[in-house]
Amino acid sequence: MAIKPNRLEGYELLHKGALAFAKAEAQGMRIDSEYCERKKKHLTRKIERLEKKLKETKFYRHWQHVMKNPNIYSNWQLARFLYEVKKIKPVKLTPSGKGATDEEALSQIDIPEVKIILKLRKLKKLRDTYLDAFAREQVDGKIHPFFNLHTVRTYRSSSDRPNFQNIPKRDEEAMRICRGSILPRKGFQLLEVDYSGIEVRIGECYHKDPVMKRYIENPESDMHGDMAKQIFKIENFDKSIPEHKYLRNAAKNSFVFPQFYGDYYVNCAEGLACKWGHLPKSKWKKGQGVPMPEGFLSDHLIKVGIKSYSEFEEHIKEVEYDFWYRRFKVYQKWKDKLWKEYQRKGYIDTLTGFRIGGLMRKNEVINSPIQGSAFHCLLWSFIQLDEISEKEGWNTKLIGQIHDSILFDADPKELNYVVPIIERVMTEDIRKAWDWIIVSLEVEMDICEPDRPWSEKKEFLWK
DNA sequence: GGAACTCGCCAC
DNA sequence: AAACGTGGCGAGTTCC
Repeated sequence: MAIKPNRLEGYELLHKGALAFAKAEAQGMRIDSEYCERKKKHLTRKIERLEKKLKETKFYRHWQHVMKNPNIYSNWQLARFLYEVKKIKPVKLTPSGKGATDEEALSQIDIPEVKIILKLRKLKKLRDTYLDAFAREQVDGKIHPFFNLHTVRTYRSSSDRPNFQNIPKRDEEAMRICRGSILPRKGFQLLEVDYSGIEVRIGECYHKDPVMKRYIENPESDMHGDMAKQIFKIENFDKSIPEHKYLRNAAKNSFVFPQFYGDYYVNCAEGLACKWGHLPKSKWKKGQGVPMPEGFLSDHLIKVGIKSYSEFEEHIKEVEYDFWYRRFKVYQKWKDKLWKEYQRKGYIDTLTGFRIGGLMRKNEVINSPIQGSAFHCLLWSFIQLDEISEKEGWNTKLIGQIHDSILFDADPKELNYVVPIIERVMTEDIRKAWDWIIVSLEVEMDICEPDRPWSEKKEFLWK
């Protein structure tokens, strides 16, 4: 049967969504203002110490000598100084063709002062982008981040003033500093509920690839493990071995996800070998790269017949071909079909009732419906839970959302009651409302102790 | 003196 | 043939 999205439904989803988000915005989230100020002062002291240290160096005196208004935070000056004055060869260029000064480029320059600049950037980012914004935006000890539904081409959401959707998480130190300032109401606790792998699952509703369906539904299967096995040619792959687990992560982050976003083997090979494998872009010698259960990555790859970077890149080219034309060939056919359809009609329709038009590249065409509809699952659940909480008079409130997760300011006394409802709405009710969802849905929960900040969230095993 | 731009970097 | 999707925001620079 042909897909017949109901665009009135899409229209209503945004209307109801805007109202539910407005209520969360009004509710707001508590900020530990004293903590913010303390951390800001602490960061400022650290920044001043490092600036002083930098300014006492020969490196800086040279910089001062050649620049009119020397400013260590000017990337324009930094690029001129490193790449023109000191004649260092830039390892990478910006989109406009100038020598890049991002972390990846600078970390390859072996000058201690450059390391100080990188450290300073990180500290300033935390202070000026996050803590300052929280302090600036807070009203009576609460911030009220906005959640927008009208700004994103794919009909996802965005957030601003302050942006609640990009608060540090992966860097442990940055996470603790920034998320440490976000609190529940007094006596309450923060509860975060995430859809697991929602984009992959909603992707399945579009392309209906049977191999992908098995990966989604069979808990024994492991796509990232299978790809690690193939990419690094590991016969007896076992993700309980730490070195194998590391390479599985490499496969996931430098091959599988980028491939789904439309990247290609040249970039993937570089990420896998250099960034994750710590191998050089040349012929490999014994004892190079990250450790393996026996020896090092280069030892292993040489043994299985990949003796240099160029041979590895060629291998990844074959893995990519296999990935799309054998493993996920139905997915590949869908991509081609959608691209042709867009070229013919000038727009695409999504399963949640939206028409996306305008000039798009192939990767945008393929990503838009999946990204948008995956978010709409979250939006639908957000609306339902807001309605139920209102009708039943919950003290537990919805206070924010990050594309595939909802943040609750939860009443400890209500947890036993609301948690099963949250799970039911997000995984069962939604499938009754939208029968085009042909895969199972799952949620994961994290929770903080009462009165504890967001930085302390722990896995919540409620069942 | 503000708008618009580039660059870098945080999230999903 | 070409080659990573979606945002917000701060700082510096350039344009008008």
